[in-house]
Amino acid sequence: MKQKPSGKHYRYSRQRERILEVLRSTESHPTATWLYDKLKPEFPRLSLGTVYRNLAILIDLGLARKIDAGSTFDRFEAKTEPHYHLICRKCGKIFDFGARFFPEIDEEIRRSTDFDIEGHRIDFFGTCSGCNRKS
Amino acid sequence: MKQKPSGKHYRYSRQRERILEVLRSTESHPTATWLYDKLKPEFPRLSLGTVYRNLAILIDLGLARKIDAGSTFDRFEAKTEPHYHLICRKCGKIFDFGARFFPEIDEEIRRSTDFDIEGHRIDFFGTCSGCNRKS
DNA sequence: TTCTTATTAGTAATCGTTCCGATTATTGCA
DNA sequence: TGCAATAATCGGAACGATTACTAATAAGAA
Repeated sequence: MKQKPSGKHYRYSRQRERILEVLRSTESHPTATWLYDKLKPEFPRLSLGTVYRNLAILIDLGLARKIDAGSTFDRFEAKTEPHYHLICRKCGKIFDFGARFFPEIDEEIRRSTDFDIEGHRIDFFGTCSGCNRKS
Repeated sequence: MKQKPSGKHYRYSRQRERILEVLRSTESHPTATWLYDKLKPEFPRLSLGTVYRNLAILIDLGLARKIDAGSTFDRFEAKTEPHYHLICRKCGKIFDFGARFFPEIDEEIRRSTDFDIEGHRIDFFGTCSGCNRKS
């Protein structure tokens, strides 16, 4: 497992390795509880605190990210390439969109503010194809 | 006070009127507690639940919006014109940016997905001028 | 004014997340 | 390979923001 960003060194842990693997294996942008449920059969004594602590470590290592999509709970993803999110207003599902990225809008904003812009995030809102089919 | 969006009708309340006025009078994207503290002297028996309930009503009426900026708590704003947010990574302050808006990116995304896009939100991350001056 | 019912105040409950102390596991070194 | 140091885990308690509930109050229609 790669070590870096904060400079901090972490010991290996089987739980953390598996949390990252499971997070990488899904497109569902899961919650901590979902990961916990998924791994509980494999680690019968797993604790929710362990999941949260390791997600924080993975984020610190630059291997995961926290997503806030207007819910009361946090969701996570292990996809680190730049991409946007499509958020369905009906079912709440989040879909990745990586086909296009607009670095030029940072430049556009820089011109009219003294705010030192490092990057941006875009969320698109609407209805997913699954929900559209139903109605 | 305007009544509409959900079709639901609401009675007048002095607390709600003042919550909206205070929310409109600030650029700070405040929390429910901040509004509560601000109005407590005026309504000594004000309850935090009242603030939350009225914010929900104002959102339903289309007069306010909830912002999620990665914090553990919700922040609110009464500015309804389309605009983006500049979020300072050092102090956490949120600044409005309304000078430019990019409706064309919705169109751009529509071309490559069957997701039915209604709109988008952009948050820019970086360092505000105040924090920059300090370092 | 009177009656109906939405809104409030006050407080308890909920829920996601974080923190803490005791135990277990990893890693550097003899 | 075994030992010591200490990071990570487990389990549960604590925390903090938000929501829910009930009795009292107040808007507003008749």
